[in-house]
Amino acid sequence: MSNKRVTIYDLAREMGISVSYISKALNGHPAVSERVKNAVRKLAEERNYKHNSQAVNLRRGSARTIGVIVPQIDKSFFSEAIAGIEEVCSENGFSLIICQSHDSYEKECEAVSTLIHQNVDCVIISISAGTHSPDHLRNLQANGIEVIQFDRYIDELDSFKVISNDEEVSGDVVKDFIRKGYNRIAFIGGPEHLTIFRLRKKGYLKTLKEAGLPILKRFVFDDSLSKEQASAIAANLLTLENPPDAFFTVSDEQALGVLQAARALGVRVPEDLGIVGFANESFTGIVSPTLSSVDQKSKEMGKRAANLYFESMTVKQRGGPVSVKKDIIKAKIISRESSRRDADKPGSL
Amino acid sequence: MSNKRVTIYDLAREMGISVSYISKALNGHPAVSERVKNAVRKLAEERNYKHNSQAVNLRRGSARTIGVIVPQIDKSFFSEAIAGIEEVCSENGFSLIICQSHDSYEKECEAVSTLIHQNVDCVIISISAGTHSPDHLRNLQANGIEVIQFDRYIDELDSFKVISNDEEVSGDVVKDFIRKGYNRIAFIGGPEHLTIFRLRKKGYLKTLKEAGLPILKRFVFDDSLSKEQASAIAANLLTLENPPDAFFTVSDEQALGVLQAARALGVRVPEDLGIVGFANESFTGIVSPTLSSVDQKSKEMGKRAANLYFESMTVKQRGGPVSVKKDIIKAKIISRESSRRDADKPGSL
DNA sequence: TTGTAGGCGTTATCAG
DNA sequence: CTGATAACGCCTACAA
Repeated sequence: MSNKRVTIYDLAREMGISVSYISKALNGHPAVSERVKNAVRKLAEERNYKHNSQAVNLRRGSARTIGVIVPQIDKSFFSEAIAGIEEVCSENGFSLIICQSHDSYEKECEAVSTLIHQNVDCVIISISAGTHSPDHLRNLQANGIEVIQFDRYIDELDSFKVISNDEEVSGDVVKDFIRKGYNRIAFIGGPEHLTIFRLRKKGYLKTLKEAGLPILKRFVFDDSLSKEQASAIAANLLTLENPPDAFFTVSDEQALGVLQAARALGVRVPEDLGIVGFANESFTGIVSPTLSSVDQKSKEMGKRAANLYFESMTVKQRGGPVSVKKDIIKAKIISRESSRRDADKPGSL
Repeated sequence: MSNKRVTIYDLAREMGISVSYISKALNGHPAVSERVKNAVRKLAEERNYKHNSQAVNLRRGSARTIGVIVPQIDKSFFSEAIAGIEEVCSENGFSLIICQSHDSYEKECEAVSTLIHQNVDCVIISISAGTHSPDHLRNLQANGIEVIQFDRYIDELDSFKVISNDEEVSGDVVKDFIRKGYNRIAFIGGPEHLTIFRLRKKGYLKTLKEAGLPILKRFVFDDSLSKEQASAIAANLLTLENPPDAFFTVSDEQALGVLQAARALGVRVPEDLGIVGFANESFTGIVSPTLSSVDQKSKEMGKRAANLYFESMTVKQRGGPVSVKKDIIKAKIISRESSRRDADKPGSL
């Protein structure tokens, strides 16, 4: 039953040649004749030989593996990013270890530990909402592991970063609202210690100011990432005497929360209330009304992040200097029903 | 910069004691005095020592790891199941390697190969739609790796199985439809080579028959798992002279496809058309109308699957016989708006 | 209580 | 072409 694993020793014994020769044959070493190679491969196949990655990696000193840490894998933004990373990795013969932080700092640290133990060569991470300090990431770097941040990042950490033009596109959202006649625009943000949420808020505030619209403090909320929080905030604001006529949220979950609150109160979307979220999650296209959102090109972000690693490897091997930098991927507003007021044409901006 | 990894040799050299003693201290071996243990641990912490899992696993002959293969991680059914597996694994000090088959047989085989190479102790799998034969899974078993199937399984493979009472609950769905006055019930199924889809269809057919309702061949479709296929089928049937008044689908994606087709044709749901899907995906609760679905208790399925492994390990260690068996978890209809016709009370069945 | 030696499976190096 | 040997980092008999 529980057959012992077949090793190259077994093959060597059976063929009456040495282990090292078997190894070379299996790896296509040029110093081995085709005849022997074929014979060895045939036997390996027959005996169902599988190399032991543990041993290979130990020997090589690298696992040829990239670790990925994201808050949740069941959000399409992240699963698409992972798909992008996976694609580039497999092209380069690397594997992936996927970890979830569930937006908890402790879980994120655990994941970091696991990945160090697993001897990964690189960690691609989107920071959890509960993470305030980058020390655990410095720990990775101290172990010679390349760190690449995407989307949610900590600016002060010296690492590659793949991000959206958050401030700019947030401004675009506000401008789009204004153009459509919305002018009492509320904002529901995320934790301020993460740069992207600061930038999205900055873009919102700046654009309101430039447009000469008043900034109402009671319309601006931070650190309310959950659907429930957003829903509560919306329910609250919508029952004010002078309620907002639009919500810009930094995530689609929040946008959904706002939509549900509006529904519950009988507020019509988009006629009485415009809503735009962030990330272009797959559910935004199937709720009714469909939700407008900022598409961050998640898959491309993932691909870019992984490529950054392989490119920097090549440069390093050549001894060239690696300039740490931010890679900005332009996001784009996907205009759907929830912000389609007035003469706005169907389709995107 | 790229500091070499710290090993127990480094610690040993620095403290002037032997490697094996360091190892014992780090692992809390009883033969080491508390004083030494503390000193070693302190230094390990200071020097940022991290054990190398590759080496440990190679030595131990097991990676203490479970591999998981599912079609897609961004479906809540699977991500919840994974959450359940993760929970049980971490309780037992095991790690997880997650692979996606994207419903392709080739990708599934690749994943199997990777997991063998990684020396996993067990593979928990939900079979891809493209998989017709269990030979690759036999390969796992031949390498001494326990195989546990859940949800989508191949019956002929001798392994643990954690599954729903598919036939029974499918019958319940049909009965529920009938009770509410729907009696021209169409069925959109999956590939017949996967047992669960056969069983769901069987439950549907059997119950129709028992209820004395005619079985209309043009209302029954196999192997149409995608949203698009389901949508096309629904659009087709709904424009017949005598269209169906209900759809039972074996997935929620299909149910969504039907809903969208109905919307496009102006068919009212649930008044003119009832819809019930399968898996209780998270989006079923946020579309309008909300979609009724069969809740398979995905997280519990995951936990049960993982527990099965650890329990069988314990039994095997005691030398006891392991009786291979199916573990059935009762699914439950979650009745939402899409099937709420007549005097049906809100809430579940 | 402490240390020595061997081996987990693989591959690179060097010698025939 | 072919093979012996050391080493990757760690742990465990066994010895002292």
